[in-house]
Amino acid sequence: MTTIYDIAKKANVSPMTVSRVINNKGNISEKTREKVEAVIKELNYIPNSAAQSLNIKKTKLLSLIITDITNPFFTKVARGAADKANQMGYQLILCNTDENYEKESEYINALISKRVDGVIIAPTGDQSTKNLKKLIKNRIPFTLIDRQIEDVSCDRVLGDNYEGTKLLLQHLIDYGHQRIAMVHGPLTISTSKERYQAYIETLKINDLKIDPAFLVETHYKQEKQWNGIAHLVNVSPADRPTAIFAANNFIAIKIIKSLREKKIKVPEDIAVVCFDDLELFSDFDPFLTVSSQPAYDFGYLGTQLVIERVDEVGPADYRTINLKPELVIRKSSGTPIK
Amino acid sequence: MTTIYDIAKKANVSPMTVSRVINNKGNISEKTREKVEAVIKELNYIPNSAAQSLNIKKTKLLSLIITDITNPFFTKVARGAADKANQMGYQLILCNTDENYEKESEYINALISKRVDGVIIAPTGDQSTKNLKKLIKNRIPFTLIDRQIEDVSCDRVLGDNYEGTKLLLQHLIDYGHQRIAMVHGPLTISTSKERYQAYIETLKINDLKIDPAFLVETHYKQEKQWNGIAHLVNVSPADRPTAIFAANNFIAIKIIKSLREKKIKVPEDIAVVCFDDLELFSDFDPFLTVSSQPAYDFGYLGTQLVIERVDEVGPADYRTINLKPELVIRKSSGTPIK
DNA sequence: CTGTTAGCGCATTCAC
DNA sequence: GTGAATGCGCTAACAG
Repeated sequence: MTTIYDIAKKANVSPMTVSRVINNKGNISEKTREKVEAVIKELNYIPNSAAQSLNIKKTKLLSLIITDITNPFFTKVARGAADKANQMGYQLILCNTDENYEKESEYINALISKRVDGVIIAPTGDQSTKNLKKLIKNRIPFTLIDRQIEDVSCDRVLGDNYEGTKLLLQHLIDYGHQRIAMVHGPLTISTSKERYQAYIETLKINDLKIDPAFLVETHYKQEKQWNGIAHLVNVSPADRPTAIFAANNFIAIKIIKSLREKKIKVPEDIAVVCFDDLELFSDFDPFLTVSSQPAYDFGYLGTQLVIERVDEVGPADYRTINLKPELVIRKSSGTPIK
Repeated sequence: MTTIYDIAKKANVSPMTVSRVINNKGNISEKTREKVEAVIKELNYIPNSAAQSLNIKKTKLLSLIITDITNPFFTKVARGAADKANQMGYQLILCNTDENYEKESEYINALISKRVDGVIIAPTGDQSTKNLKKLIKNRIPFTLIDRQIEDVSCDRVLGDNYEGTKLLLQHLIDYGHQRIAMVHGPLTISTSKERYQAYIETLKINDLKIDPAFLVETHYKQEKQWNGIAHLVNVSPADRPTAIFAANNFIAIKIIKSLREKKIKVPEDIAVVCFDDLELFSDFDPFLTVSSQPAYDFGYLGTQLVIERVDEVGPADYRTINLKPELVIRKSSGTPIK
């Protein structure tokens, strides 16, 4: 491996001079700069960033911690983060936690060891506070995206789960639905919790009764077999909900599959709506009615905010950016009842 | 930041001893090990991997270079790579090239500077040879995935584009289609080229005439507006193809959108088939007839192969793993004609 | 404008 | 079983 010493020797200068031209620092005569640059090109020299990092204490490494890149929402988040990172000269380490706190902890340790400059994280849940504190202790700035964790000093890019839920439910109610079930994720995740609370609230405001049997909990993961809504539909049609609100797109898919297997038609027999779009899909078959979030921006802005912290150019006070959801009405919510 | 010196001082041992317990190397008495470990835990010490890398010349960093994580095929590839990397104790740097050679080159330079231990790459095209040579010169092992580049010393995980194409076309021909158009990507990309050649061959074998007007070239990227098949459909129905073979899933989506806008029904008016599945989608609406590839395995196996090179446990000869496509017949190819 | 000295945090190679 | 010296490749702080 060639080093600045090799370059220095061949260019008849000191290693320091080489370092200076590499980093464009200090004053160097045009002549020596050209000479050094020629040798660098000739020897295909590329600086060892481990050695650089050891000195300057910056790695130009960022990490994106999400639960699953395979979830279309996070796929877009990742694209946004990767774009901003690239644009700013950073490399992005991808971490999938699978909603698993232990995995998240392992990643956090590895990232601290790597001395990444910053982290963009959608935490696995409320327990993550511990991991975030660890980042703070190690002076690694991070921005929280999508999922809220209270009482942590950091920037945030969050959605509006109340608004998104209300939009969806009000739409169903306006269509005449009175029996609306909800399938939500674990209440240790802020998005689940907020959507859950918004559901309760919206139903109350509309004087609809809240039936505990219509609230089913599942998780935010993909799986082949799922029978979460069995008790919702294995009853006489009159006792079934007329609409189901899925707390995210994965859940919606599971629900629609379940319904199809039981020969229940969407939206004719039961309407289905959900949080987060499946853009690629909706693009060629506008089917699902959703509260769509600007997923790309979560990643892009989240990354921008950390980089500002890394560069210490951000404002003293931590910021929270709120990204608005948009109601997209398509086929799955059917038509007004009666 | 705490270092081995801090640990050493507090534990009353030499820095070297600390290093030894961290790396589980050499002989250490149980007593001192415990003592050191206690201090490490107490001070929340985590080794600086930049310093480690500088010595051992390994970074435990891998990189996945793909064209676009947003393409469902690559999303799965990324998941496979991330899983294997995590499982083996590596971190994964994600790079999106957007089919752009310059971007790819920049990434390659950055990764060499970072001294990543290995790279898993789906190259942008034939020009990428230069970038791959650069990796070789820097002794960074890599495995080529999905896209073939000739005459480069490396492991490969490739699909079978001939087989996948034939499966799809034979299926259409068996259904009675004689006028089959193909929309393919740039012929500088091996997958495009192979699918293109397989198209020509399969048509010939079946004594079907090859109409140049039925061969349209586009690229492998997403876009909002696209009018690539205008000349295919803006003619009298009798002159139109009865089926279209899309060289990948992005293209298929663009085609189906185009057709829908022109009120042409799939598959009633024109059948559409493509390479690569859209699993999430197909899962709840089995619509597209495809040649499905085990995307996850491209990433998983690709990563496994590089790690074997990094660890120098692979066989002397470079390997090529061929992953078989599977024909999945769904609605978009319609029913037998007449 | 350029070179010298020192040290980043750790592991390797020898001693003991 | 443990420690001391040395260097990985580079840059910061100085000197000239």
